[in-house]
Amino acid sequence: MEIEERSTAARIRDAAIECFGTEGIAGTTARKVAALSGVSPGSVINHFGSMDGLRQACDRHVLAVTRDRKQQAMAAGPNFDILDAIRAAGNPHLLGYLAAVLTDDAPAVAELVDAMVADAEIYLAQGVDSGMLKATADPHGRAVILVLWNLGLLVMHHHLNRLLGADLTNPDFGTSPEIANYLTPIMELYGDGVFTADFIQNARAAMATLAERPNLRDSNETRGTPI
Amino acid sequence: MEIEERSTAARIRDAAIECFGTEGIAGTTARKVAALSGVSPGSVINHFGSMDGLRQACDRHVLAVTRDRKQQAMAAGPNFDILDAIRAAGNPHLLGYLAAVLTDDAPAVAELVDAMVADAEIYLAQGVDSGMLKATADPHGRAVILVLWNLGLLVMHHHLNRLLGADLTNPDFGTSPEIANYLTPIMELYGDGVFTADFIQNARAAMATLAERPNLRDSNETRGTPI
DNA sequence: AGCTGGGTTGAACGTCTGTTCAAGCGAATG
DNA sequence: CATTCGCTTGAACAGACGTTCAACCCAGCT
Repeated sequence: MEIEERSTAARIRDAAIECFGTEGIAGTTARKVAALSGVSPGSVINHFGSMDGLRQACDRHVLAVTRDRKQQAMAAGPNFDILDAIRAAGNPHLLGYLAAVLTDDAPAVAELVDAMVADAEIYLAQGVDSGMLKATADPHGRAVILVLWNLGLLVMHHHLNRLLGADLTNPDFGTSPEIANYLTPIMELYGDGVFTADFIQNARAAMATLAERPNLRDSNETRGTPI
Repeated sequence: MEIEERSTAARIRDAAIECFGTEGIAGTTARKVAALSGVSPGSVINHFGSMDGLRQACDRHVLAVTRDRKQQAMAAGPNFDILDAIRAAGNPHLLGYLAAVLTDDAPAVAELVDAMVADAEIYLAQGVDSGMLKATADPHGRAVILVLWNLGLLVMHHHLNRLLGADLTNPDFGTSPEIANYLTPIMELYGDGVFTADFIQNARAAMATLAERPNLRDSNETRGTPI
């Protein structure tokens, strides 16, 4: 289903994206979306069949917009901000919507995340080639972790904002002064890591031991995931 | 309000934690909790006043359990797994509940996250002292990012499981073989970072320039947050 | 044995939900 | 001007929800 921009359906869809983002998925009702887009509740259902259909249309739209912007960004050279394409799309509510839907496992959301990871793998490989990034033993695993770390921060923007005073859902975040609170520790972690070389060596030895002698798994030295 | 363990109220509360985790916050109804705990819907409300009261009781319980376990873990020495205390509490549904509530900004959840960050700051400082961790210019910022990165992965465990085959909500995750898929890239990132020394130097120079000449903020070399 | 009182129940109430549908509207067409 | 047709409406529906409350049960006290 293709939605003509500037049509009533597009207005309803955009209002739904805003509503899903601000009121949450469950807090969004047909009547709220209707009021926000200036139509009747019946019209909302008439255009999208059901509230679930509306939700899926929103997912598809975010996916399409992201793909669209991503192509432009790709042509302009590697970009390391996975959210930049969405931020650049113009609609200030897309990030809020994404933060709201990223937690449940709707198919279109999974597709979007998978696409982000696939793109990140490409960008990261390019970064390695150009000497910007270190090489890795597990390019896929690294891409997954890096993408999910960043999407995770977006999902918990409430906590990030409270603790660091940085609001990722703010459309002007990229040019706000608060970005330093967020960027400084991240750049440090991305640049140097946290663990010292000594500790890493010990931990790798412990993991090798664990691999060949699994019965040691409950020993104190290997318990727990780091941090 | 203190809930005596093994009481009916405790059974209802535990059923609610399970239900909130599996069905989501909005998908949890008084009747479902009643059925799961083997009481009547009226009794659920009678014990907790309202569904919101039940939700708050769950939050308080998770906070109390975490604090309890954390003290024991603290006495046993520094522990770098922020979820370990919860995992060790025995209730296999606590992590699922946490993953469900971490996105909305309920006061008790904020308190729990703040406590985790405060603990992390202590552990990280101890790690620096013992030579396990590198020093940082911003201990608070680093603690926030590290905690939120990990909680973010928990929140998006669906995606992590699909992409890496590692389920953080599995109580036996710490001893499962799939933990390597998750631990390998994370250990690499924590150990070495991603950026090369060259790139970091350039980026720091760019940030310094940006600090003293803010009108350059939209220049291409400084656009976007990394990754 | 008789009484008391907290715990428990299940039916009932009002509200809000998604969804349906007959009626109405206005622009385009003949 | 008359007709048609697609979009829009708002009233109406059934279902699910949180919550209330009179009745009931039963352990523990007098």
